[in-house]
Amino acid sequence: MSHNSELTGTGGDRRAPTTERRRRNRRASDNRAVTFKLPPGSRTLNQLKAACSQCSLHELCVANGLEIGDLARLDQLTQKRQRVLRHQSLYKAGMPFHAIYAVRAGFFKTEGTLGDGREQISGFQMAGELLGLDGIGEGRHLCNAVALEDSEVCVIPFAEIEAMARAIPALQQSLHRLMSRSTAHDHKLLSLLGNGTAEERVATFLLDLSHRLSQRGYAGSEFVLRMTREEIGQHLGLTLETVSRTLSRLQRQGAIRVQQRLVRLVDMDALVRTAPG
Amino acid sequence: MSHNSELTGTGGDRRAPTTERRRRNRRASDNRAVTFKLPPGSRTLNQLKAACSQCSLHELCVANGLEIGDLARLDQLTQKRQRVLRHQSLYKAGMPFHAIYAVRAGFFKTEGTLGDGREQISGFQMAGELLGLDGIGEGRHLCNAVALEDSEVCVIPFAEIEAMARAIPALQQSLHRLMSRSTAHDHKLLSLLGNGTAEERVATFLLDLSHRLSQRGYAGSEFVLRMTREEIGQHLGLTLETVSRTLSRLQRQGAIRVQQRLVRLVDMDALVRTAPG
DNA sequence: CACGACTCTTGCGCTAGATCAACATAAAAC
DNA sequence: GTTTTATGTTGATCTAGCGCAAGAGTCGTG
Repeated sequence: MSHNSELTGTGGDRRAPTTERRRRNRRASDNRAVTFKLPPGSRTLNQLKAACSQCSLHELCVANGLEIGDLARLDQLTQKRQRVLRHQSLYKAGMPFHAIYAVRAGFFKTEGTLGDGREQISGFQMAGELLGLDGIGEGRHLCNAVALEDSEVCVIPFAEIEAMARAIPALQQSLHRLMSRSTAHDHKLLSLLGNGTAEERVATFLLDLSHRLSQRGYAGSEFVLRMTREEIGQHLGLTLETVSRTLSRLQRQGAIRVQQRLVRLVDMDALVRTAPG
Repeated sequence: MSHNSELTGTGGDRRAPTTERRRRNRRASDNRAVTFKLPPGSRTLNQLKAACSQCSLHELCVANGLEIGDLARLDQLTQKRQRVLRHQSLYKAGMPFHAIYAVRAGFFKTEGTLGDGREQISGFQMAGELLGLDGIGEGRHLCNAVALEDSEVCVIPFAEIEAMARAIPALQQSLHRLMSRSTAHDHKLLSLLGNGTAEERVATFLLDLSHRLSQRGYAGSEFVLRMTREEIGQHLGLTLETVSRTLSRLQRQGAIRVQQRLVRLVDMDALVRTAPG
């Protein structure tokens, strides 16, 4: 079993991408994701019905802690799914905010642009994590959410989940907990960028990924990075060269084993000792 | 009129601190803030009654956008005030989370400690801003909130404001907006720490302070820093020496005028040009 | 299979900021 | 007032990480 979250076995819709599709992926413009319209009775539609109550992620998701009856109500909200192909944007900075998104499968990055070329990746989101919370405040998205691999999200219209949260205290609390945790995570990252050496940043990053993968039932000690060295750098405030050098150094020290995107955490304790906090 | 938010003229409770009190301020332990018990009918008690509906900050606070009737209900929640003297903690990392706090007067920093000596200041909070949101997720506070000057907060029991948010959609939305904005602010800071030079960081910091002070009706072009160079450094991921040098450099460039804690933004445009984004 | 486009690694010199240190200033304590 | 302690400035040196460049994999594509 692999940690791979590729959307295999999700039904007849899956097929080798056409040449034309691939080309569109490549282009920076015209990469807005499309909501799939599905014929009733199709195999995929049936899958859509596998909503929160059936979702294997629901312990990690907004649905966390809800009772059966409430789950059923939430299901009605989260029927809508959206596929986002690799390198496509789920949303972009400036677009009006209507919904938040729960990653069902795949992997995203959320990147903010800094006017000039420089970009900061505020985070990577994997299955069970929320996207789009930063759009609530201004009513429009403030960053781009880009899929790092073919992915699928639940579309959760924000006004509606707010309404439901008013009726279901457990949902309200779950929502607040998720928002707060995301803040806490940001603060840890802030601390890392403010104080940490390259080695500490990379070690912490690997441990964080490992931890989140474990929570989701994947191997925490061996996984494939879904992002490039450059993206890791944009996240950690380092250049891609420094990321590469640091990974090599950690390998030389015997803490990890790297081979391109594949990472094995050999000496977890050494990593933990390297990471601050 | 000065930007100074010192609690002058807030009633009979105000007096020169005794020697003993000062000593207690100094000690790192035993600096937990105390809720003042006030005799009924006292001048200060009357002031307590000036809740959200009367508060000059209510446009900036959780009360933002509420109708008269709802404001009255919110008032009942926010009766409780808490004084926090300079260098005291409103809460500390690890303490159980029960309430969020709205700064009524004064100035706070929220600092996370990194095990070893290193500390990161995730933000500075001024009147009208919220404190404690990061505690929701785990049910305990994750950082220390320390007053940089004698301050006062509204204590807002979180369970109760959640309950009220369920009844009052406008309050719910206001709360969500505030949480989201705080996330957005964190992401901007992240980007700054990840990509910015010392000059960009300091310039952005000054502009941010200026902007927030203006919103509150204070002069945005001349103000007194409530924090030390070291604290600015801990916030921006710089050493205190670099902060000092950078301020001097910005002064030499004619962008600002610094004299200890007093800062005047002379050439706003130059500052904006210096700041990224 | 071979081509081209990414992606990653590694070496080398450079620079922004850290570190160390000395001193200045200001406010608090006595 | 004087002393003490906290805070801020500036200089001199050092270094972690940056920027540039060259080369090696790796993968998608025809």
